[in-house]
Amino acid sequence: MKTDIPRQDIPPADTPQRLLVIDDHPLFRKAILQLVEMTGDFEVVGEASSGREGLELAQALQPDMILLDLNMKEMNGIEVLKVIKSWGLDSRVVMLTVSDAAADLVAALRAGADGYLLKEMEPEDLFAKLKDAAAGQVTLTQRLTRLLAYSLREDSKPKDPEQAGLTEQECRILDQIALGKSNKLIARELNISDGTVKVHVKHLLRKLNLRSRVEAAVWAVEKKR
Amino acid sequence: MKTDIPRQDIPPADTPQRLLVIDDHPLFRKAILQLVEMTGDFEVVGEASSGREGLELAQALQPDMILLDLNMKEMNGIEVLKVIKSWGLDSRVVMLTVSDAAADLVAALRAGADGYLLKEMEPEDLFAKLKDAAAGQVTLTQRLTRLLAYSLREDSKPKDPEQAGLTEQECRILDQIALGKSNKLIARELNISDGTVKVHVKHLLRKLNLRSRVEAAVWAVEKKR
DNA sequence: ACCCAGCTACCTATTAATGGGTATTCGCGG
DNA sequence: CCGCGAATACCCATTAATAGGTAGCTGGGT
Repeated sequence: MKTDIPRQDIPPADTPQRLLVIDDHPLFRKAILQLVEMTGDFEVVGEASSGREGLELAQALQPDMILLDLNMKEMNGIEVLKVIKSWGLDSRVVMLTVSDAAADLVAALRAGADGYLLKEMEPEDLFAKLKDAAAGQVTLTQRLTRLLAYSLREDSKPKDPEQAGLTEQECRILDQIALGKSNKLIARELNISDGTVKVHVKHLLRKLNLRSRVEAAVWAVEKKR
Repeated sequence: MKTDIPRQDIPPADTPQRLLVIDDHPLFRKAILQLVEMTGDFEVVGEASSGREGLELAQALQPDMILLDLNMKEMNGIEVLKVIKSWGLDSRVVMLTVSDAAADLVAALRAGADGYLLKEMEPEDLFAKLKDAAAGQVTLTQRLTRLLAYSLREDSKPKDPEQAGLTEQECRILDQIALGKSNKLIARELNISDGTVKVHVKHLLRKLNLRSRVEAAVWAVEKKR
């Protein structure tokens, strides 16, 4: 995990911030462009309509700041963020999205986002936050901060099976789910009724903070590397 | 993964094997009956002339072995086999068919068939194979075994998305499944209706030879290492 | 002796997922 | 121009899965 402290070494910018906008909605890019270039604080040096294109431009332009849409077809914003951060540029990346899902927020911050703003924000607020980000601060709205705190407190991301307090049987059933099996097949495998399997699945989903057996399967498969 | 060894725990039957014959050809049923009841090894406890009737009898009689014709009107033998296997009976099911198509053989074995024999076999061979099956062995003829090996080499287990002929959209949806998402979430993500997502899921499951989104998720996650 | 956690099984209700079908639109190649 | 595959969006029916409840039974601690 990255342990960077917030960058406060960046002065309030006497030269305009060179900005790259990555979003698959042309209209939104235009709106940002107009909003942001009103004052002399920002200069949009590039626009990309996809993650792939965005990555190319980011590398070519080395902008001071990147506005990145989370929800894009083909390539997820988080993936783009990870790639950019893996390059070690010192572009600041601000996620700009419609999603206020705690999971998305947490994922973005874990991946190294320097800000996470919602498209539904008032333009003035949005612009103010962008300037904060330009000044090197990590920017979140009040509401998102609350969401984040809650999410961290509730422990959003699953822990290890034992760490999560899974019982032996629940572990066995999780293993079976990670093999792609249905409740009926698991029941047969473990010599219990499928009703009982359902109970265990319900319990382990709750313990692991997951919402479906598919999530459980994905998590279990990825966990075991 | 289950590591069952072939059932050899079933003794060569001191009592006759209770047999159910499901085939829509009356003549063939009669032939089987005569062939099989000559010795004391088998007792035909039921005959069915359709899949539906076969299912009823299978449930009612819980026979030791079921001879199942693959090519039947109305209800395909594979379907019948799947239903029977989904019940978790421990009846052994031997497919008995004229089809030596690799696809049928593979489908039958994937669906849990305990044997796959051809009607064109010599009666003595057929009878011998049935006794093998009764003893808990999975029975295939030499030729079918070769066919199977070839078939497995050629396809059977899922290939790469492109290799399997997945379309772009199907690939995107598979990716989403591999993130643990539901059809509704995927629909929102890709800006299509959830009905459409279902169609794509159905198609990609078929193309990849998988039986549920959970299997698809597991496979996709493991594939990408 | 009692309580509690875990496992088992069943109940009801609702939603998600699967599998089949039809149909429309679009672009591509014969 | 026609056919075809892909994508879209519905229809239908059935099964699987989720979510809540009750409840018996067991084995270990207190």
